[in-house]
Amino acid sequence: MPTFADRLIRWQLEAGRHHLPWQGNQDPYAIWIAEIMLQQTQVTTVIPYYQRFMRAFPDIATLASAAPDDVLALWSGLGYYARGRNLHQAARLLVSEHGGVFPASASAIEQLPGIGRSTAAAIAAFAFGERCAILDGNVKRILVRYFGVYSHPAGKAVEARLWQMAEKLLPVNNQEKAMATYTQAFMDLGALVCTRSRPKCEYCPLQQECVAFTHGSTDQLPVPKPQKTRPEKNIIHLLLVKDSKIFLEKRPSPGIWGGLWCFPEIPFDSSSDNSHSANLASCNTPFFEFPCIIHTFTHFRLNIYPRLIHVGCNNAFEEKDNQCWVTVSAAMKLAIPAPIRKVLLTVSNVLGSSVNVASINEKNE
DNA sequence: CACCCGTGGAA
DNA sequence: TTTCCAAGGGT
Repeated sequence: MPTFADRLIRWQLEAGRHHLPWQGNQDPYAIWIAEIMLQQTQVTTVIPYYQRFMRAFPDIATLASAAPDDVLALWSGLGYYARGRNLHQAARLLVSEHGGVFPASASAIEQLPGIGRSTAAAIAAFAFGERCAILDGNVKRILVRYFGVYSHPAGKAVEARLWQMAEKLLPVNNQEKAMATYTQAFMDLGALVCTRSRPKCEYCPLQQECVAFTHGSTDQLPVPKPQKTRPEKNIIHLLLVKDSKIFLEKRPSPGIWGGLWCFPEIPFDSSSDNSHSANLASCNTPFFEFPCIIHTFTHFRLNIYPRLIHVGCNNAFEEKDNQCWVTVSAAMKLAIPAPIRKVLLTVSNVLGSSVNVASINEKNE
C-alpha cells in the first residue's frame, strides 16, 4: 500500500509541471525570487516578471548593489510591493551579514524579511532537499478536503492542525530529490487537479482516501471565509503638465503603493454635499477631467478621477527629493502602480494629439 | 486575532 | 455584472 507521499511523488513525475522558468536548477537565489513572486500571485502572471527580474538581477550581489527604485521598477504592476522592498533588503542583509551566501536551512531562511514559515520551507525543500513542510493555499485546500476539515482554515487552531498534518505526511525515505518532487507535487496537484472550483477528482491520486470526495462535498471545502463589505474611497489625481512633462511624487512607505511614483492626490467624500468638482472651485485654472478609473483592492474599492492641468513656469511644484517632472515615456519606466500606467497611456494620447485642454474644459462646464 | 498589502483572471 | 481569490507575510 503506497503512502500518501508515494502517491503524490509518483503523480508528480508523470503529470506534474516540470518546465516552469524557475525549475531545473537548485540555485537558492533563483528559487527564492520565484517563491516571493508567487506569493498570492498566479503562475502565468509571474513568468514575465520573473524572467525580466532574473535577467537584470541574476544573483544576490547584483540585487544587493542595485538601487531600490530599479528593483521596484521591475516589480511595477506585480502588486504587493512590500515583497520587492523586503527582497532587496534581504539581499543587502545577506551580503552584509552572511558573506553573500544564501542560508541553507529553513530555520535560517525564515529569518529573512519577507520570508515566513511556508516560503522558507519551500526554498529549503527545493534548493537543499530539507525535510520540512509547506502550507500554502494549495496544501491547505488539499488537506482540508482529504481529511474533511469543515472549519475555516484561517483560524489559528485549524492552522496549527494543518501544519501538524503536513509534517506527518512528509516522505520518510531520504531519496535524492524526494522532497523537491513531493513539495512540487503538492503545488501542482492543487493548481491542476484539486482546484477550488470543479476539481478533477478523476485524475487525483488521493481520490480513494479523500473525505471530501467520499462525501461528495468537494464543492463545500474549503469553507469560505466570511465576506467583508468593501469600503469605497474617492480621490482626484492631479495630472500636472508643464513643457510636455508630468509631475510625480514618491508615495510614503509603508502604505498602499509604498515607494512607488504616483500623481498628487486629493481625497474627497462622495456622500458630502460638494461634488468632487467643487474641490478646486477656488482654482481658476482650466482643467480636463478624465473618465473615472475604478481600481479594486482586496480590502477596498478606489475610484480615481484624473484631472489634467497645464501649469506655468512659476508654480509651487518644484522638484524635491521625492518629486520629479518626467516625460510620459520616462514615467512608464519608473515604479508606478498598475492603474497609473493606464492613466499615463491616456495622457500620452491626449498630449500627442495636441488637444485644446481649455476648450474641452469649457465644454464640460 | 484583525487588518493591511495589488493585480488579473476565472466563474 | 460582481465576487472570489492565487506558491503569504508583516504589523
